[in-house]
Amino acid sequence: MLRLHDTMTGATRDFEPLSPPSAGIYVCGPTVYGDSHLGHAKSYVSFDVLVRFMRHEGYRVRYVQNITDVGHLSENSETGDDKLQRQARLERLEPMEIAEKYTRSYFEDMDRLGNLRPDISPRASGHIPEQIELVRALIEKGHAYQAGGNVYFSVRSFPGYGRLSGRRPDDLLAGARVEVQADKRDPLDFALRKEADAGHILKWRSPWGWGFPGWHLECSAMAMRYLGETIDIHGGGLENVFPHHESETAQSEAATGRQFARFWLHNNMVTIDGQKMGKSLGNARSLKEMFDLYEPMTIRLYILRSHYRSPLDFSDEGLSSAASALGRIRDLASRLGPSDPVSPPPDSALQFVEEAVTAFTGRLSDDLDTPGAVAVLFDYVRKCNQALEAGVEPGPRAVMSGGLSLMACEMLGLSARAASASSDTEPLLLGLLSEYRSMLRERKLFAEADGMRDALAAGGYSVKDMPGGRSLIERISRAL
RNA sequence: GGCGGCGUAGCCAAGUGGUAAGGCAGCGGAUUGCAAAUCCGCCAUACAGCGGUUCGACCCCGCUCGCCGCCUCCA
Repeated sequence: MLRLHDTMTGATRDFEPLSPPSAGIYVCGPTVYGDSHLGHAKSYVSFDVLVRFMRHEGYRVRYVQNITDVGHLSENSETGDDKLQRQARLERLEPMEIAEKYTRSYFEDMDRLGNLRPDISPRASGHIPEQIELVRALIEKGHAYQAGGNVYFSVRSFPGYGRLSGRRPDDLLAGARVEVQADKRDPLDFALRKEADAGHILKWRSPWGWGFPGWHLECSAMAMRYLGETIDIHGGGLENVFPHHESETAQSEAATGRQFARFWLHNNMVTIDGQKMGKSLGNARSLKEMFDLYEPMTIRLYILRSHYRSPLDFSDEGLSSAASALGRIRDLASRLGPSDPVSPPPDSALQFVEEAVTAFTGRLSDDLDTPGAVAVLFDYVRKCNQALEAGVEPGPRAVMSGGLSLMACEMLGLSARAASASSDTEPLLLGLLSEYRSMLRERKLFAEADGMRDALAAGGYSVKDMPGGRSLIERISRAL
């Protein structure tokens, strides 16, 4: 039984979808006005493993992750700086070109990290009618009001406001740093849609004039459009609990009268060398930068070695450690060779394969304890190596390989293979070099063989002499 | 000021009311022409500190200290 920590109740509870075996997941996607960074990686890798695991457990998952391509104003901004529009000015492109460019960049990075594509990646700009409809419904029910061209959600009209983030509306005023918009009836009210001024490019026609939707609205509209009024799991970053998710759930439930999300999952933040990573702090590391230093799978494993609800600090030491650990998995994969599905005969010496898988899924069931699961995986790696040392037949070896593939590849999403060849002819050339080295060693021309190994190492290739006289030459991708 | 989280070996990081998974690094050994990989052994009387509950707590409660997040756009 999968158990998940729900922010709304603060408890870790058994997960039960509204209508099993279907399960709907909505995860807040990126605002596409820049390259993705480490924070995106942590968040989306975590939810990717959740989706993979749920599918393995037999759920029919529909994974929806929005693309925010509507440049929301910050709520009370006087400057009218729309993130997309500002970036468009900088790059001398149309705002929609910016959105397209960084949407592609985002998917490219996520693909490299091994994340499965969401089943639906709805664009906010493509769901303006749904958002307008939601605003209209909220006005009708008395939860929203028009003020000129703006429409605000009336926080006091919804008694549940504050439950998700554990805040009381009365407390919010005390420490609030926000300036109060003059046309709000209550300082706590938030915008459902805003009137666009003349300079605003991204705007749409609505019953209240030309404007654009409020920040929280798109998620409500798209989540309900594709997953129904009650969704099973809503995920996102911890920093979005308030005000984004608080407002999102309030406006959704106010509109439908139903529970919006059965489980709220929030992943913790990324720090770099102990410091908060933030765009405003200037220490945000883009994934494209990181991929030059560490291969994507190293970053993926590093992320999975910590829990999604714990903060994750990126450091060179940690990433190097993950690179070594990944190598251990890969070395085993190449020792084991092709795989068969996991089904060792009972009472066989391969009992440990199923035991490992059981322990592994047990860890993931416990609120996605990926560090625990990774620990099980490495226990398994050692056991496989022990078996290999003792000598195993191809059949059992394929079963062990199947176990590795199930845990490491299918569920954790780590691709077992090293970096792909840099050219079509590389494998051929490496094969020839390997034969050549074997021949040199056979003739005891060690100086020549070692010189060859040194030269290859300098060029970024590892040479391992396998039992039986063969040599394995592989390209190493690692830190510069 | 309000709300929340965290503090486990050199580094990273799980975990259970009954005496500490795993990874990396390190050390010793096996194997190897030498390596690499792999295997074996070693590596926290200790889980921030101080009290309390308990037969017994790292895990429950209280306090203290330290770090961090949110309350403003951010995964």
